[in-house]
Amino acid sequence: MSSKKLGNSTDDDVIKKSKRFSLNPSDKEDSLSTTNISSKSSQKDRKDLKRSHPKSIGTDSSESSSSSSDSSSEDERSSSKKSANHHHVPLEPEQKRAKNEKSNDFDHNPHLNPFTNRPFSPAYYKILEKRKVLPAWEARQKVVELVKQYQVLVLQGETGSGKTTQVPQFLLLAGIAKGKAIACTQPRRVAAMSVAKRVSEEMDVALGQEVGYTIRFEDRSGPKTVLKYLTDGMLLREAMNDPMLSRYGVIILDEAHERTLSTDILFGLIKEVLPKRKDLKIVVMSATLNAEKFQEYFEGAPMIDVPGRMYPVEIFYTPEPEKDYLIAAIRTVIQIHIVEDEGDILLFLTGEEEIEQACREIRDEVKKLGNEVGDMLVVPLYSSLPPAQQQRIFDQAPPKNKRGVPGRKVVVSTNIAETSLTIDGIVYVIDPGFAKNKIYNPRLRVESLLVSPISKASAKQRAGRAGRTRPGKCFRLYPERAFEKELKENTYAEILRSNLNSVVLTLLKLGIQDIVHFDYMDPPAPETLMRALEELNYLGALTDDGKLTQIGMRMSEFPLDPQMSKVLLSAEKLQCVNEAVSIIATLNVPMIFLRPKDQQSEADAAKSRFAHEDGDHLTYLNAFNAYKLKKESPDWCYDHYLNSRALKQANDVREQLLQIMVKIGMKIQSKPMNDPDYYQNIKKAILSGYFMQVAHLQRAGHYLTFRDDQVVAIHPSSTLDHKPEWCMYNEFVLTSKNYIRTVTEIRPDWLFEIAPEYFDLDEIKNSEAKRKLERVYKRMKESDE
DNA sequence: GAGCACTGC
Repeated sequence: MSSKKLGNSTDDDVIKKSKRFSLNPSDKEDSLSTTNISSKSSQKDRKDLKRSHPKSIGTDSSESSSSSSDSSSEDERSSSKKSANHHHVPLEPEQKRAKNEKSNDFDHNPHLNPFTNRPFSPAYYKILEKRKVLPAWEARQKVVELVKQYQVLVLQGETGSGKTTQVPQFLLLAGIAKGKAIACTQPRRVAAMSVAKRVSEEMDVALGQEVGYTIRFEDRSGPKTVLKYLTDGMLLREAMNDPMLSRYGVIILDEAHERTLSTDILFGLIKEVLPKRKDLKIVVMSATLNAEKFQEYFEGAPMIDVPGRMYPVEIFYTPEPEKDYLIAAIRTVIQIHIVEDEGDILLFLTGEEEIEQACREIRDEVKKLGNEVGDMLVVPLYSSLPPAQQQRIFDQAPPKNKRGVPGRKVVVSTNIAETSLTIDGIVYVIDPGFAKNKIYNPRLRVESLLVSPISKASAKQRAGRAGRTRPGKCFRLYPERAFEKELKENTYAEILRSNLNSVVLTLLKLGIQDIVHFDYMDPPAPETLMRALEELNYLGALTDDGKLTQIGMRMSEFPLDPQMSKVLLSAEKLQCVNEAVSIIATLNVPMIFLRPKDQQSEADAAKSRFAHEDGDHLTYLNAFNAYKLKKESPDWCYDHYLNSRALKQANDVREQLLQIMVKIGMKIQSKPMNDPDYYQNIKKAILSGYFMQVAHLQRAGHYLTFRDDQVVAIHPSSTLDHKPEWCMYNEFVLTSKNYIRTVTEIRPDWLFEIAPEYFDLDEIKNSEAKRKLERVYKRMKESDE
């Protein structure tokens, strides 16, 4: 039985070896051989190793068998958790479970599909056999019992447990939702789509009928839908119109350990809803990493543990820290290629540039080795890569070369391969221990990306990528003591690393009054919340005592940053709705202008044909309008160095925004292009959202951001051909320098017209910009008289 | 005169 090979391993169970390997090529013999591996023998590890005993999964699927379950490992599992939380409920031994199987067996009529009242198709039975060998299947009775008994259940189970597809079905067939629907949230669109499709097949129903999904721009669900997969952001949107989540009887928050902004808000919202909706059941599903935290948060929630199904992964560390992880990583790729058996390699790096450089160097190194070694296919992977090139990660490794040495594929990837994309056939993972992470500086109100060490959870996730199809190896390019002592347990939740303007607006719209004392699973810094309240107040979304205004209510309808929503609202009065919505749409998609490295000057020339002298926002508008005029032609885009995928996406966003505007009763109106105020009004509309992002040109020749006094330069990608004295910007980017990106000229007198409270001269400390504004203000008053 | 981890509404 093939499944005998499988170990029930958790992320903790990846076989930990403290065998050191050196990155010095001269002693490769010693370095990568797997002999003399000393396994750690700490208390915890022994426990883990015991738990990871391969257990025959195949026999477990037959209902009566209990012989295969290793009672000592069951004991171990329950005792290891008992100390952490007495609410933990271990899986009962098989025999006990079999007795009460009948009492609430939902599978009582095995030949008739309860949803369609038609006999099941042959395909159904075929899939059913596969479902029965999933680790989650074993837990179905227990899951149903616990959900009946408790309002919240925490379920931990890793990759391969089948929890995402099976648990919702168990609850559905057990009738727990009591006529209401079951929602299962996913952090990613593709997951919601593909899981829904799979489950509809498993249930022998048509996708979009009883089982469906809802993601942005695509709703495949209907009145008959009783099980719906949706993105967490989508459920949050639904909650804004229905804060009691009244259409659902069960809500399953899947991949909760990822702690996205949306799931974190949903946690808090659900915790408030639970006492008011005694009939509502919640299942929080997480990888093992921090499930206990959810248990603590939902006081009294029991936890159930579903084993995953992964092959063991051996972990190797370097004896000493590496000075240059890029060089070390490339050397490790080459060593694996020379020394190790067949099997593809996944190398984690931090960003596009680094990845492209590594790919080049790996190819060069392999070329130098000649046909002593097998051929190598080196493939980069990062999100901004066009889909066709992303597909190359699924190409087969090259065949044996002339000397009969097998080829190998190396994927050099960002974090995208950690969770979002799964590549089968990976046997070796190289983990330098770094990733780019978003951080937020509330004082400067700037989000930026910083290369920083990953967390233990992340390192374990990366290692797991080597054990999907057979036993694998993970090479960590740092010492074991660094893993133990220096890496944080988990990556900080996104809510702790983000600008919270949108979050605060959402919470208020959900009816949560006290933003500061809201029950966050991880409370954000008070300064970040204060900043958000302050900015929303300046935007007119909040009253001085923090209540949502009419403007704020309307702003919350848009799936946009509050500043952008404000632009759209102002555009109505300024009669430039069509233009504003096009600009906002293009700012919400990946860069619409392409700039391939080998054709930079051609690309720049193409871009300059769309340039507007007043600034980048209007350049975007020109490009978008031209795209529409050319009937959205991808060929035309290609010829003009435009990203047709991004423009198509912008068009979709634009349509969605227009729909919302119509829904909230806005008039979709624009002045004709020849109106003297045409461009001025567009710029004023943008400024009404972005007056807090204004920079002033100093006499010394550089720009200072207004109020924050940061020295900034206009980003070289700007199409502005002069340095306007006053400008607004869409983005502050911290890279080699402080740059402001997407910049448009403004007139200083507009500041008083559009945001008099923010530009109250009595409140502003003395500066060159203030003195300028004082003069402008004086002149305005004089001309008024 | 240059660089963008990754999701999501």
